[in-house]
Amino acid sequence: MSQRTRLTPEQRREQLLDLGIRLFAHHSLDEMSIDLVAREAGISRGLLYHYFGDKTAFREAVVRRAAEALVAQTEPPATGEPVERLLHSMAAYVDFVDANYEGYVSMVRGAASDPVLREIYDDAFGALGGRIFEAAPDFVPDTPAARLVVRGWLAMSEELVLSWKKDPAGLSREDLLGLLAGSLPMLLDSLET
Amino acid sequence: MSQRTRLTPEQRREQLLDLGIRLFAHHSLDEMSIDLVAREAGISRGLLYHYFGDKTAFREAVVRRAAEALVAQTEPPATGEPVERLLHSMAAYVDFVDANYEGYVSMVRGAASDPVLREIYDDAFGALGGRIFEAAPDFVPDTPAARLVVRGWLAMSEELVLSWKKDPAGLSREDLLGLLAGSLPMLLDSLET
DNA sequence: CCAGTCTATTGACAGACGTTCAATAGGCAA
DNA sequence: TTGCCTATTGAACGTCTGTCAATAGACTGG
Repeated sequence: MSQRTRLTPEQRREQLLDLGIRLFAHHSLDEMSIDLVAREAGISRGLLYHYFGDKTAFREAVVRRAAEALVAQTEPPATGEPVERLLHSMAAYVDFVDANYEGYVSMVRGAASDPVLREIYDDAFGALGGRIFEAAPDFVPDTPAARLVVRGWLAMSEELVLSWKKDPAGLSREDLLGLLAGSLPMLLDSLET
Repeated sequence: MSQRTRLTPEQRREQLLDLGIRLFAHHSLDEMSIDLVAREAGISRGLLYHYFGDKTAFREAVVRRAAEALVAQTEPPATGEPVERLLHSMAAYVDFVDANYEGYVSMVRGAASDPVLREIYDDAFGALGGRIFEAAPDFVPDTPAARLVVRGWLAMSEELVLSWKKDPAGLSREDLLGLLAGSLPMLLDSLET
């Protein structure tokens, strides 16, 4: 049972992080105990501590990797109309959640409990929101109030996509995208009055 | 140290639930261990198990009580214009979060992790959303799509209020309320097109 | 082919927390 | 005061996190 396999630190780290991401699909963060991960990876508990320090650090590394994947995959195209680029980015977001539903839910749920995970999650969404201001500096004034509204809009978008995934409520993917992309300008407009 | 005080089951239950609510203000759900609650209440761990079965059941009881308080305090007035009543209810919500900020955050964060807590939280927000349809049956058609939008709007409202509480971003309480109450009709309108 | 060295990896151990249950003691009735 | 009912306790067990000295793969120079 204890057939030792010796890998380079890089390989081992990769293996464990990949495993963590995969376990996200079927286990919540709380269920992802050191015991489970070690057993699943075929290594001793001690090795996980050797590489990541403690349980929360391992979680952080896994969540950070998932968050980076989200940000990377929702990168809007470099050219095009602002509205068009926003629509593209939102479509990528919807597809990301659609493809990684269970894992995404685990990330969101887990991020809520731990402050450090929360920060990683916030940074990721901050990056998503920040693009809005970079992409359309003429239309969207970069004020604290606008930042606040974008934050709220992102929270709504997440809730809508997750709820839509569970029950589409008669809305097509395009309906949903139109709703998401259309609501942001409306919200920002209502701020000016 | 172990001066036993014998209470009636009702008194003891009340005491422990009240304590749980109070501990919410300074401890996350994870930090609220059986040990901590028992120590704080001046009782043995066993007694908590006697009354609530296990840790999750105690959490559920505390969160349920907090959720009930939220629903009760945001009850809209029975009479008045629909928009007026919505505004009243939202004002009560903002004030509730404002007054119980730490506890509210603990509830939201905790609800994310545990499925049962999630359900309690969802039911509470379902009740909040349900009022929208009861209050204005003429304006708001009760369709699955509209329910979905209200859900998203509630998520945005929560995020906006919590973020606003941390940093008002130059918005007054009235600005915020206007933004919240104004955005719902806009969102529902954009659904019809 | 063979030491010798480096370090990836392990297993045993301590502490914290959740949970169970038989024993204990507070208060009411007779 | 006596005796019963039951609210309450504390010890005991299992699981999980975290620590650390001991172990064993794999590469090096001879």
